[in-house]
Amino acid sequence: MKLKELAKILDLSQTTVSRALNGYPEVREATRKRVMEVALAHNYKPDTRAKGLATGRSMAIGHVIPLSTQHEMVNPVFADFIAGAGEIYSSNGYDILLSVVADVDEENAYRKFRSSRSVDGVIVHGPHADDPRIDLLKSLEIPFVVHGRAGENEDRYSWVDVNNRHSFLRATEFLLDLGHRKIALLNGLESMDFARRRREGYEAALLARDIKPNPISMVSGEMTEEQGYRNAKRMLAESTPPTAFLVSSMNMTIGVRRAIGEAGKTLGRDVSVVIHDDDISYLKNGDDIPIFTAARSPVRQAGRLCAEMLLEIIADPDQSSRNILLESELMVGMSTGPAPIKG
Amino acid sequence: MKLKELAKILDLSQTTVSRALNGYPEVREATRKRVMEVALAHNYKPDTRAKGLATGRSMAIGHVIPLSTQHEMVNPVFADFIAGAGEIYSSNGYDILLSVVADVDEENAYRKFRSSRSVDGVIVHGPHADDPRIDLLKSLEIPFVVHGRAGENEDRYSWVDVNNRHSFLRATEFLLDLGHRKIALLNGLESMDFARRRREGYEAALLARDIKPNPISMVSGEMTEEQGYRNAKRMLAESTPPTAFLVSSMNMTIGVRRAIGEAGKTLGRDVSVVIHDDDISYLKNGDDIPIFTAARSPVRQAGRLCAEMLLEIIADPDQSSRNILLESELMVGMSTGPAPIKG
DNA sequence: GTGAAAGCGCTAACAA
DNA sequence: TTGTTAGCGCTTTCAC
Repeated sequence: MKLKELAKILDLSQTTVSRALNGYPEVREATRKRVMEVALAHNYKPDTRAKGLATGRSMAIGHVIPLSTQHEMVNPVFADFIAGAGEIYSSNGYDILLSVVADVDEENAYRKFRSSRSVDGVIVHGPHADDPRIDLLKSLEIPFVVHGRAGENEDRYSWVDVNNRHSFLRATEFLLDLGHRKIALLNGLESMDFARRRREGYEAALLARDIKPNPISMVSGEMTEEQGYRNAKRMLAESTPPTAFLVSSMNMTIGVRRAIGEAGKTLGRDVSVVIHDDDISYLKNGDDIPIFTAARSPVRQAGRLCAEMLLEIIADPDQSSRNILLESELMVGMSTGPAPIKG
Repeated sequence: MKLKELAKILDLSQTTVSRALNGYPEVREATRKRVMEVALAHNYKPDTRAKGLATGRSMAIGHVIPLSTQHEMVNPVFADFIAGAGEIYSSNGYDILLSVVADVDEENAYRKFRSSRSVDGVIVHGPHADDPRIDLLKSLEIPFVVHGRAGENEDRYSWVDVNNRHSFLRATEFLLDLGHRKIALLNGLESMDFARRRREGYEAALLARDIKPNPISMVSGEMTEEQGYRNAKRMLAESTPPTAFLVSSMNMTIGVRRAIGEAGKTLGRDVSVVIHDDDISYLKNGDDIPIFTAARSPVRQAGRLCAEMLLEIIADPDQSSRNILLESELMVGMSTGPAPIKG
């Protein structure tokens, strides 16, 4: 069913039908009602391409997924972010255009978005310090919002971020309050903005209690199960092993728990693990069972907020940059039963 | 830069430039070379919408992500699948059009794909037995490939699936060979095709050794950490608790490991866990450390194969349905050290 | 309040 | 081998 046919059925011009469907005011209400009904009855949907060509808008938001040639790992928060953003997009008639590219080609993907006019805006994922994509997108004049921040120049662009520094500060304080003195940090790659902020929060909490951060207890790397396992195993084999782990991702935590399990017998006592990851959150319920509550996921919420912000920017590109800093929950998981060590 | 401008610069007609760029044979090589160079120099990329409108193809593949109103969980294999499929798409000039919808609206999403002509084909994720989407897509005449299978009518459509039955049969045999006699199965929802096949494999392996599957040791439900934790905890509290767990997803495994850890002291011995999930694979290296090798992920490979198959179907819609059955690796992870129980 | 016609940027008959 | 011309399905001036 195309507009022309619909117009013929209604014995109206294409123009009037189009106007009726798109909510233009100059259409008589009776006409509009009739048009709407017939359109619905025939399940008429305008051709996206034709509409885009005529309006200059594509009603799609671009997301670039860079596949690292190094480690072949997909950003684990991506699925949840998309779920949140997708809610907002779809209720506003937008689709998501995904471009999967080798990380070295990422800039090219944005250029292509621009020259092929296939998206109305983009979301930038996983920013590094001084991420070059920001200047690129500005020069291409593509509306964009960053999920996270890219270093200290925070006023130059719009972003939505979690307060990683504060979260890790609180998580570290939590463990300190339980009596832990040797707390290991298993962090993501420090080239990523969020990882640096997390470390700063961790260090600040230790320093506030006159504990000097120990490089041996701090690791920055790929957030995989393997890294979690290897590093936790190594740390637990030290002469004075950590009594608690602060871990930056769920994947790593799986490995950490394995290492703790294996070391459990020789260790002769329990070890605390605090996961601090954006993509899940725990809540204690009455049964003292941690519950996986994806609904409360900060990442999904970040996705929603990014999407809302981007659509507003697209509607009014001249507004100044905006930003949102989210506080995330503290997520606590014990490895082998409640294992706080007092004093 | 648009075709018209490019043609003017080159002092050629739009047609010739278009033909040169699209590899039509009737263009003189010298001309083509000249066109290519100038196009590159001006970073010319055709407008996707205009091209689509003229050719009738959108150069995009649709993926629908249903967000369950019930449990708000994103299909965990989705990210990896997209990574694999995306490789194929992008090297063939295709993009991914993502539509995030409430699960009850999923059929509508396909109808919209059709009537708005925004995709050239779709991939169906997470099929149920007798999934209604298959008949819908057939009636809409949208080319599609199913990731997984939808019950027994396997010749009616094209699919790529992992041999879930055989995988779980092997995994169960593996545990039986180690001497385990009480093996718990923590499975996904049985409305999902893959979960049913997995259970069948598990049961077949037990029955082959004259062990009657015990309903108390079998659970089918959401594949979340919470479910893994709850069910493992319950089972471990039984009078004769399982000595091994066969778990259907990574998320659940995290919960299972927690439960085993907590029960460890009272249990007084180790428990084996075998994860069998498509989205990860373990390989033992020299150090006897399981390695997370996303590169070898069956899901990513399935994504590639689905994409290849779909592009071939789009190119030649009249071919009969094809299918691929993948064998997946056996993935073994021990919970608290190597814990096989002999005899 | 409605319609005719031009045009968005491209491709593909048909001509030359 | 190249060019002319007519669409693809929609929106949007401009005229009525």
